[in-house]
Amino acid sequence: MFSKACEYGIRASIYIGQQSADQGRRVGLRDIATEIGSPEAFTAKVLQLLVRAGLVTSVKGPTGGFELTAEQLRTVTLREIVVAIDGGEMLQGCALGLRQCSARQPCPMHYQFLPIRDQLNELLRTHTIGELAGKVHDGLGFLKQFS
Amino acid sequence: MFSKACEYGIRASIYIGQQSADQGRRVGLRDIATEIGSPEAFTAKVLQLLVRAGLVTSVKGPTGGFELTAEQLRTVTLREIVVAIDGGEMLQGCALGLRQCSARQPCPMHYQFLPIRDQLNELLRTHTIGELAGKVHDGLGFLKQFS
DNA sequence: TGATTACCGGATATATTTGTCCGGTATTTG
DNA sequence: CAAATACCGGACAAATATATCCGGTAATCA
Ligand code: FES
Ligand code: FES
Repeated sequence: MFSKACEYGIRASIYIGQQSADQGRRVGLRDIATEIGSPEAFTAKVLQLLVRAGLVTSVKGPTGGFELTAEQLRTVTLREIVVAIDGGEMLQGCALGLRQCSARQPCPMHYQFLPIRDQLNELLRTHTIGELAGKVHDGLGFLKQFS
Repeated sequence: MFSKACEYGIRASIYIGQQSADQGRRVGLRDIATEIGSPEAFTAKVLQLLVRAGLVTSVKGPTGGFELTAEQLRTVTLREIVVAIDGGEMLQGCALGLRQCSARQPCPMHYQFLPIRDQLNELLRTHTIGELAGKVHDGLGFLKQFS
């Protein structure tokens, strides 16, 4: 569904958000990678994308790390994360790969596929990182499996 | 959403199905690639997968080519095509990439994501190649854009 | 039977995604 | 200021997806 980069980006953002909301605490790269079960260096690349897009805040030096401001917790949506990493392709593209998804020359799946794609867009648009972080905080959601 | 291989596979199957239903006519690789706008050799690889999976029929030699039998037209679903090419990953996997999508240790998106994934599964499961080929035949769907 | 046709299958090439390494820079602390 | 910390950024490496090439094989037809 999403790329690995995007999966890591979302999980990392939620973890950072949870720690920021919970303790007002910054978290370092090593901590993040451990807690979400992702490769450290690759996760760094993804986070740099999000920082440059203004979706996550980073601070250098001792006591530094990543955090989400109160405003970021409240306003940053899943959609913004996905677009920053994977681009808008999957959120607008044709299911069968036609260059342009449109009712002008629709593929045979177009009218069946559209409502599903729209629901996915809606899902991403209406869920903030802060909201998802809350679920993790309440033990209703996990960012890693232990088994 | 789907891989390129899968997109080509679906479009090719529908085109083959349309020609089989319409004219009882076999179609060659070159014809297929031209009509759906895909790279010829790569499309061949994908079709070989589908033939081996029994979803498409091929005949060698002069007057040979690819076709869909009446039974294949009636029974082969999009889901079978997708599974044969991309595997079941996307149809069962976790949106955030957790190793196992399950209510035991769900990711924070699990309960919102599940109904959408289920609808996608249902869409693929309930549409046959013959049905989609009919739309193309009736000019209600296209497998390539001319612009 | 010989020649032609067209799918088959393996090897190879290219592009993209995923993952790693390492020195640079900004920041804190003593 | 000096040393330690931790993100930044570019180069590099590996894995996978996409795409091509070419000889082999089966089938048709004259
Ligand atoms: S044209 Fe294919 S999904 Fe819209
Ligand atoms: S656990 Fe993530 S979608 Fe089910």
